[in-house]
Amino acid sequence: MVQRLNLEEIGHLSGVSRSTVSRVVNNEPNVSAAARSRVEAVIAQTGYRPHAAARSLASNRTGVIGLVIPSAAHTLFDDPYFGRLILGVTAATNAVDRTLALFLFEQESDGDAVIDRVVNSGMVDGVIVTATQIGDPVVGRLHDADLPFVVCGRPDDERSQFSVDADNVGGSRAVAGYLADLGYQRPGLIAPPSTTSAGVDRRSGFLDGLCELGLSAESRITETDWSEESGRAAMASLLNENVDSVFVGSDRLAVGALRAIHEAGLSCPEDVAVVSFDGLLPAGYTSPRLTSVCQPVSEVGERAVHLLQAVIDGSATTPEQIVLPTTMRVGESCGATRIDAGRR
Amino acid sequence: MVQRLNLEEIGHLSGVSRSTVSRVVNNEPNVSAAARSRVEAVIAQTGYRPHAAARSLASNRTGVIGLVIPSAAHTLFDDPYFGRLILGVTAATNAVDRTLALFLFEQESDGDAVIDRVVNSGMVDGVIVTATQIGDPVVGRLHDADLPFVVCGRPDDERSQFSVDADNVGGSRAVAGYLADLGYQRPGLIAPPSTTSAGVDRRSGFLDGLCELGLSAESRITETDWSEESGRAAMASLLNENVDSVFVGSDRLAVGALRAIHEAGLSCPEDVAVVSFDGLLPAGYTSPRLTSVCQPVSEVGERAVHLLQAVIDGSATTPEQIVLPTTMRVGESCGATRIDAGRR
DNA sequence: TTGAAAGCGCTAACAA
DNA sequence: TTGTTAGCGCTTTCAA
Repeated sequence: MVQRLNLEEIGHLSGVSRSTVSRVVNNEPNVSAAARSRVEAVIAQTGYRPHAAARSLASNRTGVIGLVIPSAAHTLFDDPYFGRLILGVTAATNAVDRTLALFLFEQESDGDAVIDRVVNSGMVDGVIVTATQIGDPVVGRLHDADLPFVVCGRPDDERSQFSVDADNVGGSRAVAGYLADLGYQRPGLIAPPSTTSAGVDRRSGFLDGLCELGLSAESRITETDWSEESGRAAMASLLNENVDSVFVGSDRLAVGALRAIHEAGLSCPEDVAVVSFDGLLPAGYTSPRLTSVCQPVSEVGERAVHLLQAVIDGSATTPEQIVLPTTMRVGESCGATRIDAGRR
Repeated sequence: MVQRLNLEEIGHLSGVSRSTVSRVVNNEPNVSAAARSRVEAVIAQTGYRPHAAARSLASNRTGVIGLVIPSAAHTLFDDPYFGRLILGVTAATNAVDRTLALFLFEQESDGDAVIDRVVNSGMVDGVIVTATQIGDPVVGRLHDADLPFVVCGRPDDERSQFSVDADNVGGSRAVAGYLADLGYQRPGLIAPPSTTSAGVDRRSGFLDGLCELGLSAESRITETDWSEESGRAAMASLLNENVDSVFVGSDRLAVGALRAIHEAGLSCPEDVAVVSFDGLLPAGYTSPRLTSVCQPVSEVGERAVHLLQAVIDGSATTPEQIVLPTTMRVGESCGATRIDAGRR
């Protein structure tokens, strides 16, 4: 290894004390321009970098942000959601020169050990946790540990938790209006699990929207898990209910739903219109292309990092819920040739 | 926060010195059974955890393993490969109670800053780097930094680098034999980028295999990037060359290739047989289901962690290339009803 | 088998 | 504006 230098030695090389070098490194004021530039020159020459462990031992800050994804590892990369989230989070951590520690686990038991490591070793300054399950015990443990954290999703307790989420309710409500405008009379709903806040919000947003318009989905509601196969099965059963349109609560579910329509010898949108939630599939991935409520997943990740950073350095003190707007992207699956696709 | 205790205090509570507690925590011998059990009891009661930063400052080990994925962030989660790799790596790091730091970047410029952080801050004990591009400068920088690292993929320099990879050559050679056995005469090849070791190996394995059998792909070779759209375009052009079968160098490319066959009004496998490489798509994802060379991606990740750990603690000293066998999984896309699908 | 003590590289008072 | 100094919590000699 190239010889590690330390503050003392940099100080020596630039004719100042260790403290002054520390001040320069940390961009503190109260350093003369002359000293600063000499030190900076030496640092540039030597490629000096502060030792992370020493720094965090002394300052009690690590520069590391944790991303905790519980109980989702298996489904993790079948659904594009988590990948995008990670992308957003890494973009933001890179931008602020922080390091990302990734904590994934499937088993509840693994989770305990991992959370132990996260919480009690002082390894991270704070964590972002994806709360897929309502009432996830992991969130509770973070809360008890008094470690700064931000929830991605709708928080269980709005009075005590910081969070960033897409507007699942609003985006789904918009779908109701949209289908109504297109003249559909027998809308159906394929709803993601009501054990998740996204599932609950997408369902309630859509149903409330229908209700406000004097419509309803009545018996045309099926709840599923997140898999494509579930989407297929759900659509197959809805077809028996004579739906003319269906709001499908996620892209993956919609891929399955389209398949079911196909397999029934029907076609989309002629026989059944489909609108999905997510908007994460590559264009042209399905045929017909999906009309979707697009959620800004990587932006959720970025905002979560910034919010967490604010919590860590104390500039955010009162719990805050950030809800990011969704966009409607119109494909052919809904039976509209064209419509204003602006932000809702 | 629940009051952080330190070694001294644990020692006090159990009536021994800080040193003895340290020995217990680190599972060192030379501690009397009595002392050990008293200390362990106190630790269990208090939920004591060593402070990570202090520990690494003193011992020069961090317990953190880095996973570096360069220049791939944009494509990252469109291709299931990286997700699976991350899954394997996290499973293994969890199992050995290590923490994973994830370094993703797109821009070469970002990369420099990130690698700087990885290399010079003493934040990680070692890193796993996915070497997609042959001659990636990131690998060079790791090498120069004298930081323990393991390459996922075929290393540029076998004499100096540890690596774990799937048997791209062997798996692809097997495809040649397989197609020949099924009686195909005009095989084509859709080859991933020859700027990547996987691209090079899959191409050469397949072509060598054909050659050994007295066959060739002649002008029926198209090189692509990794996108579905490229696969579609490549297949469209190969159809003009009157191929009767095509080895497609990745699942995603194959999805595009199947679409091209469809769009040309032809069918698979009747008009053109397809065999792909990867085997990462969910069953039933394509129709017909793909016959694929399956690579054990998450196992690659796990092995990489174990190998890296060996490098870090000095038990692995001479560079070692681990090549994991692939498996052939037979679907309908190759025109075989059934064949022995055992390990090659 | 145990304890005392030095020191890892840094930050953060405090004094100058 | 600068330097001095005292730790941060741990590991690791060394001596007992």
